[in-house]
Amino acid sequence: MENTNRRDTLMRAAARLMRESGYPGTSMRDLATAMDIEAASLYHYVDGKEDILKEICFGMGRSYLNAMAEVNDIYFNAGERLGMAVRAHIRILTENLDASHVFVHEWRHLSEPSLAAFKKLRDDYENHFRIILRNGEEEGLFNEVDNKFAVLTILASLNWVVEWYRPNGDMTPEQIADKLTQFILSGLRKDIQA
Amino acid sequence: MENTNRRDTLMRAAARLMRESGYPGTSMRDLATAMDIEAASLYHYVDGKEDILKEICFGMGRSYLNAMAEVNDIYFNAGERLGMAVRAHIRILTENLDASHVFVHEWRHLSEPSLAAFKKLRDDYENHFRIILRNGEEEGLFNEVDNKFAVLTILASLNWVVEWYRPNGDMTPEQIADKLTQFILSGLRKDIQA
DNA sequence: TACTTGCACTAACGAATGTTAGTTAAGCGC
DNA sequence: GCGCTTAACTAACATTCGTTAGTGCAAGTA
Repeated sequence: MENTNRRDTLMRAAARLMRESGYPGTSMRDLATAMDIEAASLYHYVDGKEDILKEICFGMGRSYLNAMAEVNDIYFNAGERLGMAVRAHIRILTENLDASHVFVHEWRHLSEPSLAAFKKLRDDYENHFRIILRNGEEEGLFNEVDNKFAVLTILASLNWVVEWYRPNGDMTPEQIADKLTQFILSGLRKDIQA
Repeated sequence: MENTNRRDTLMRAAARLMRESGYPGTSMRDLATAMDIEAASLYHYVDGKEDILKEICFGMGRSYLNAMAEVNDIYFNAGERLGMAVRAHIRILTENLDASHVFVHEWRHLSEPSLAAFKKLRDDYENHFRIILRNGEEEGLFNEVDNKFAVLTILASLNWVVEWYRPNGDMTPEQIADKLTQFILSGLRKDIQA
């Protein structure tokens, strides 16, 4: 663990800085200072500034999509699949908090054609959630809702976790995932019959 | 409406640019170009770049808080108050989409002491939602939930609307507010008895 | 020993940044 | 017509930006 790849350290430092100050607000010299080297030396590891952004955004995108593929492999009913997708999302997000923040907020600074490719990747991911909701309707588990709207709202509550989660806070990622699942499935209103 | 204040036009242009490129990614020359004047001429209207950010963030903050005060003036039960708060939030957000985006995402580029003041303002606003939820529990309308967590999740779904709402899209602000309220109160799970 | 590779350096490039100083021209009340 | 205000201008400032070119040195390999 001590012999971590220096390039990885660079990427993690970049993610942290870009999370704090945004992509345009993070200079190569800031990153160099964090790595304790000169700005020019960064180019030994990366092609340029946007190269870093691309790697973070697409790397995280792949992580989220891979996790979703695993969820789909295990064939449960839609309610369980939704819960598993939420749990996987929150796990990846909390394990890569800085990079996820960049993934959620800084991708818009990508230039074409990366920008279009990234949007497609995001759409793919959202689509998996839509499919789960549709399956849930077909199975009679979920209300018939506007799927597009519902997915946006679900992902909103998931992604917003990057704004407030702190590793040493009073909720574990698992607890967060459970509460979110409960919130998404049941809402606030009291079940009178219960 | 034709004789709009030139300073207001500047603020709207700034909000639009900062929404598109972020605060650090928006230069005074970009803004000047949008206004069709020279960069130096901007200083006739504002003290500096951060002055613009402050005005947008605190201006929107006041709008949201004022609306909440009106909601609290009219004394209904917690369920109705929550619905009204959601409706007011979505109305302000969709009427000031660019500025709301800046309010939600770019405030972190404020420097002290404005930054601390802004956080306090945000906390105040969130607190109003917490109070509504607590009232709802006391009235036996809502489940007993982790209020802090619930408010974060509710505001997540409200604020995320800045990411996807388009004025000419297929949902009106009122429809969005209604669906969000329904989602927050009832969730996805089918009520078997209904 | 000689050659190569990895990882850092110094120096500098042209462009862009936020901002200031001073100026100009038009419009308006007296 | 005179003085003041408004709204723009030109020119420039010091600094920072992303990036490139070329160099040095230590470790590993032939």
